[in-house]
Amino acid sequence: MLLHTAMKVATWNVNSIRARRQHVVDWLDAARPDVLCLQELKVADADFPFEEVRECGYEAEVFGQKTYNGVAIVSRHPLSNVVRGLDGDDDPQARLIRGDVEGITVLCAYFPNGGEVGSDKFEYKLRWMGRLHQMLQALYDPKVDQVALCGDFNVAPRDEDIGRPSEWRASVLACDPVRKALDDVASFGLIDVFEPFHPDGGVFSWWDYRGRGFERGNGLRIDHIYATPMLAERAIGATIDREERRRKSPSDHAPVMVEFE
DNA sequence: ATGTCAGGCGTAGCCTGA
Repeated sequence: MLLHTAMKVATWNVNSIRARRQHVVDWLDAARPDVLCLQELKVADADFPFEEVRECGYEAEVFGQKTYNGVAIVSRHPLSNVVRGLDGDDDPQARLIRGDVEGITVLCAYFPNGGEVGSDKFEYKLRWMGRLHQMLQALYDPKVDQVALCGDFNVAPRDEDIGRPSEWRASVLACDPVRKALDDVASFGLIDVFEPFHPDGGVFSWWDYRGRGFERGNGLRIDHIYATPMLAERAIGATIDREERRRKSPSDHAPVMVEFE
């Protein structure tokens, strides 16, 4: 598979597409990504704003769920081989959708949050990440395939990805078992595409609504674009649009975007 | 422990999840 043209790939947890429909439309018009992965739609497929997205020049493939979860891939180019869910999965939670676009396999993932360390939700998070790793190994060859894993990973890989590490280091977003689980997923053959462009950190994608996290600089980088080596080598820039977090009624997450040449 | 959001239920305000 060959990548023929420059591509902007973005990911954004919108925390309800109903509440953020205009934000998404405005951002698509302004940022013009080739592909946008969305998480936490919180709507069934039928309630996704297909028409508004089409008017921006995009098509959408949706794996929705009422109230919780829900993911979509929005693209300016045709999507093919679209698959919903983890392979062999009877999990009712809509957390993964994948498809091929312009020679890249894009996986849009909403990793479980994990609740509290040690809880059932935490164990589910670790198991889910293990199943994702198994699926990647079963389906792709990182030496050959150009795969981009994009989404809300609910993991801050390094202390540099946390505004106030002492407040978060023991949490489900940054504790050792979760970082190890992310290392395991990446060991399939995926590279954090964003990190080399911002090696010193201090660049965040999520700020808790509680406690005025954004105003206090208490953010975390938990939304990511990881890629297989051949694709990662083509990256020429990576940004987080924190202005989106400043808007009226924002999502608690800002869009993350990588440009590939 | 929790100063904020969003959705569900159901039509006020509490509950869950993040």
